[in-house]
Amino acid sequence: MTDIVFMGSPDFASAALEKLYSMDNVNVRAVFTQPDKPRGRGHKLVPTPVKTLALTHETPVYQPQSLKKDNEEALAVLREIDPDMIVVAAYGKILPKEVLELPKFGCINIHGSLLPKYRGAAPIQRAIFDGEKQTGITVMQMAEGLDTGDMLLKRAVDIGENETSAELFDRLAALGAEMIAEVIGLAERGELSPEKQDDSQATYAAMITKDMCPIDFTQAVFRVHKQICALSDAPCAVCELDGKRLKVYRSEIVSDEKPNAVPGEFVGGKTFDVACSDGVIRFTEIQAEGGKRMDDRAYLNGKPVKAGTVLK
RNA sequence: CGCGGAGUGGAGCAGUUCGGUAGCUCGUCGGGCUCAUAACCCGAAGGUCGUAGGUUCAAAUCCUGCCUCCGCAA
Repeated sequence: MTDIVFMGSPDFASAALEKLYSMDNVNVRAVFTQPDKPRGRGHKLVPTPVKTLALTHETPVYQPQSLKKDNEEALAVLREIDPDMIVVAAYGKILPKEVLELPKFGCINIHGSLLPKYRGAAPIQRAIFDGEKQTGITVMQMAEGLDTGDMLLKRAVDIGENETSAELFDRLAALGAEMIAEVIGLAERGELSPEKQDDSQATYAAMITKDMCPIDFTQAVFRVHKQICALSDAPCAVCELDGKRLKVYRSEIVSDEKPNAVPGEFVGGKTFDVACSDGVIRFTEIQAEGGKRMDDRAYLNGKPVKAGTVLK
């Protein structure tokens, strides 16, 4: 039986936690997650998906502001539990050296990229944004640097032509869950084989910010398309139609020949086709201000866009 | 009490200002045309207008409460 403390916050992490709960040889002793934050309309305090899941399994939940040295309480809790392994997935907080060295098997992280590429906060979105054809999951031994630890298990997946971050997140979360289970098995049998990262090949996946959201139709159609895929579901690529915000969740490239239209011009009819600098993109899932998310045909049935309208 | 938008046949919308016959683009079903179609033509079904009250001869429309959904901001 392996005693585990789990640290994570979003859905990506709860997939792994779910897996841990299903394993007979694992005992989830405690869960650490981000403090509840005011979110949504009306400043409601919302728990993380990981906390919600942990509570249904009646696991003790801890939500410290920081795990740094000044928080002796969290450290005391960990020493008391004395876990064999700490599993970390998208926790969003830095683990101090004392924590990293505490468990017998160390702190194991599930990271959404093929390390050493895309170290950092937003590896999945960045891989799509950059137009990568492949990415994956690396399960690694955590070290003090940012995603610099030794790799324990690495698997690749292909990125679909029109695949969104939300879809890739789901696939990688499931893969990560399988892989962490495998690594726990390896650790129990003493068969871990850590592999050093080649630091010279490292790249960084910076956080996604809202200034990446507006679409620039003067760009290449491929770039626009990958921007839309990368930012979906959140924060979501946006443009402006008749002075109103239009979110774009999904798209396809319908032509890579330079269109006879200015960038941003609506060239569709029953489909939402828009000209870019060197091609035409089709918005296949959109959402207007105050409206629901829907496919382009449904939107155009209710609110046809005049030919020649230019989006920004 | 953070700001704002919206609930109308299966989908998306108009109609609400200034109360008076339920409308549009689709979809569905039936028929026709075509080698063929997310094409075109003809026909049909399908709605207690979110909900509970109020005002009125008359409410989708005006007033009040409630429920639900969504955008922004955090």
